[in-house]
Order: sequence, then structure tokens, then C-alpha cells
Amino acid sequence: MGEAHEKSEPRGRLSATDWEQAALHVLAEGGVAAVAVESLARTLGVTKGSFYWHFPTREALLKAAIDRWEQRDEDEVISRVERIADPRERLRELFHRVSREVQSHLVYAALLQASDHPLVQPVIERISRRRLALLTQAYAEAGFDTRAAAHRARLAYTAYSGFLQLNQSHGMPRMDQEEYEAYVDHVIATLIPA
Amino acid sequence: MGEAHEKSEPRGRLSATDWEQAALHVLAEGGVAAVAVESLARTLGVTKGSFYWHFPTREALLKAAIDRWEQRDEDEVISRVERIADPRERLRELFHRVSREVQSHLVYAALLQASDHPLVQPVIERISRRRLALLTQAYAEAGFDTRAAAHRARLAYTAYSGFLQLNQSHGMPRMDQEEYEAYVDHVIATLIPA
DNA sequence: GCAAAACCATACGCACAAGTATGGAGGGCC
DNA sequence: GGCCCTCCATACTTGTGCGTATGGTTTTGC
Repeated sequence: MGEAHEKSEPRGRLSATDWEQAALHVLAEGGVAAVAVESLARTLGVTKGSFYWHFPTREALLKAAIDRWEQRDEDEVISRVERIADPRERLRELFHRVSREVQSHLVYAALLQASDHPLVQPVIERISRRRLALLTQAYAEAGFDTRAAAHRARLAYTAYSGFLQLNQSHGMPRMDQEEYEAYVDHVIATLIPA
Repeated sequence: MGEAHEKSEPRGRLSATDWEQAALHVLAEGGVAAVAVESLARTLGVTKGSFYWHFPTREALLKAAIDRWEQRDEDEVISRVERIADPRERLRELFHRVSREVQSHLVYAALLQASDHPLVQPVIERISRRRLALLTQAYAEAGFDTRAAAHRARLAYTAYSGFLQLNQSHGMPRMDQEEYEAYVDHVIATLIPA
């Protein structure tokens, strides 16, 4: 008789990895504040007695989850884009790539929202530096002088994170797929020289 | 003898307005979470017994402070910019104006950080709509067709809020005044057609 | 100069989430 | 088949920040 009425799959035992993935999930949905141990325990079908066996503290889970995300998604994007030779094509790929892979960007948006948190602050800073450096170099290779490349890179990056923020605000007129594509094309046309 | 060792001016009595201004101050500095009644009371040199005479709840203070800010600063900017006839000049004025008046934008950045809060969510939504509408119309008047105007407006607005967010991240290489001016010029040149 | 109102201090209660203490169930190993 | 190690439940404690109760002090109206 149906005893599997939990929110997630009620596996028999859990590992630290399970907690980290669940944490990333709620992090993408409800932000940093939503990753609470008792709440998470409920969705996993256990109590917090389980949690404190795998992790010493909530902060430890948060750090582990963020680290996992940073390795799996962020490094992935960077390394893949870096391989493209032509700088303009590299920029286009970056813009397009950033416009897909929803889960990863939801996490990033959640981290941006909590950039004052002592644990995520260094992460945001690290990622910002890296993405800005990537963009700056691409623009420099595309013919921009040093100053202009830095400025254009900053513009592109802020447009990205601002876009994430705007889409966070529920109640804003949600863009459908085609208008979204059109917007990305417009951004590319505006920020990448012919 | 010397009993004035409080953090702020220890006026004799306080009014609701004093609390609102103090709230706006800490809101700009430490975000929504920083506007706590006992903390505020300390900086004002009183206890929370005072606070709950002026306001029924913390939420009420938050709402009052945000409303005050929205009226005093936000409406001010909009109405002043709207008076400029030439759309390109209007856009330039908007960009320049937004690059000064630090306090007001710190508050806005703080509100953006907490856009999930039920009290600030409608504010952010309202302001976003209005600024987007303002930008869209300016671009439309500048010769953009409807679709392009909407896209360019969105790009400009997201670049703005993303910029605020990037500057929030302490530890980022702080721009000095001249580089900041140069950046704004670059943005204007990029986002406003000649 | 005196009541009433405005303003504030002190001392509580309370909710919520993190962290702790402790014991118990179940599987692997010999 | 007894033992230990892993994983988890239950029942606490604790800290923090909001809100309340109540009484005291200063100001204002008259």
C-alpha cells in the first residue's frame, strides 16, 4: 500500500552528495535562504538527525553545494568557450550558451541575490573576475584597444547579470521563447561589432 | 558631563520621519536585512520601546521608508528626465543622472538584492516597468521600431541594474572617478546611436 | 500648573531555525 | 551470530529578533 508519498524519491539511505544536489535544487528555486536543513530533510524524507551526520553545519552544506556547482557548470562553460579561436564567434557562443542551460543560471542568479553572504561573496567575485577577463580578452582579440575592451566586457557582463535579475522579478512580463531569441540577437548585434 | 557618545545625533525626541531616514540609511549600507528595530534603536540612541510607539511593526517601517525613497528620488528622476524633448539627449541625461546621486542608487541596489521580499517585490516591479517604458519610448522617438526599441531599452536597463550589482560585490576592483566617467561614455556611445 | 497626550525604558513572551545529545535500526565482516 | 560502523529519529538546548505589557518621563494644550 502506497507508502511513497514523499516529495522526492525516498531512497533508503542518503549520502552527502544527495544533500548537495537537493541543496542546489532549492537554491535555484528559492535562493540561499531556502536551503534550510529541516526543510531539506522533509523533502528528502528524513529528519535533520540525518543531516548532521553528513555535514557539521549548514554552512558546510552550502559551501559544498556551491563548490559542486562551480566545478560542474561554471568551469564547464568557460573551458568550452575558451577553445573557440575566432573572438567574435567566441562571444556569440558565450551569449548563446548563457541563454540556455536554465538550471545553472538560476543558481547563479540566486547567488547574485545573496552576494553579501560571506560564503558566496568570494564565489561571485571569482566568477565575475573570470568572466570579465574572458570577455575582455575576446574583445581585445576582436580589435578593441585595452580600455575599450574592458569597458565593453563590463557592459556585456552587467547586461547579463542584470538580465538574470530582471527575470527573477516575478510579475514581470515573461518573455516567450521567440521574443527571447530575438532579444539575444539584438544584444549580440549591439555588443558585438560586425 | 559628556553623555553624547551615541553613534548618531542623540536628539531629545524622535519622530516617525527620523526612523524612516535612519532605515533608509542602513538599507543603503547593509540591505533589507540590516533594517532591524533593535539595531536601529541603538544607532538612534533609544530602545525599541520607542520604535513601537511610532510604528506598529517592522514591515510598516520598511514600507514607509521605501515609499519615502520612491517618492523623493525615483519620481524626481523620472519627471525631470521626461521634460527633455530630444530623445537622444534625454537618454544621455538619464545615463549621466543615474551615475551620480549615490545614496539613491545604493537603496535601489539593496532593493534589487531583496526583490523576493513580498514588500519590495511590487516596488521593484513598478520601477522596472516605469524605467523600461521611459527608455522604450525614448528609443522609439529616436527612430527605433517598436521591437528594437523594446530590446534596446531592456539592454540598457539590465546593464544599469547589473552594474549596480557588480559594484555591490566588495572586493571587486573599485573604479576611480575618471575610469567611471570613461565607462559611462562608452556605454552611451554603444547604446545610443549617433 | 495640571491633565492629557506624546514619547521612551524595562522586562517579558514567543516563534523559528540551527545545533546537540543520545539512542536505535540495519547492513557488512569475520 | 555477535560486533561495529553507518545512517537516522527523537527530544532537547540555544540564539536571535519580533512583538507586547506596563509603567515612567517629558512635552503640550489650556
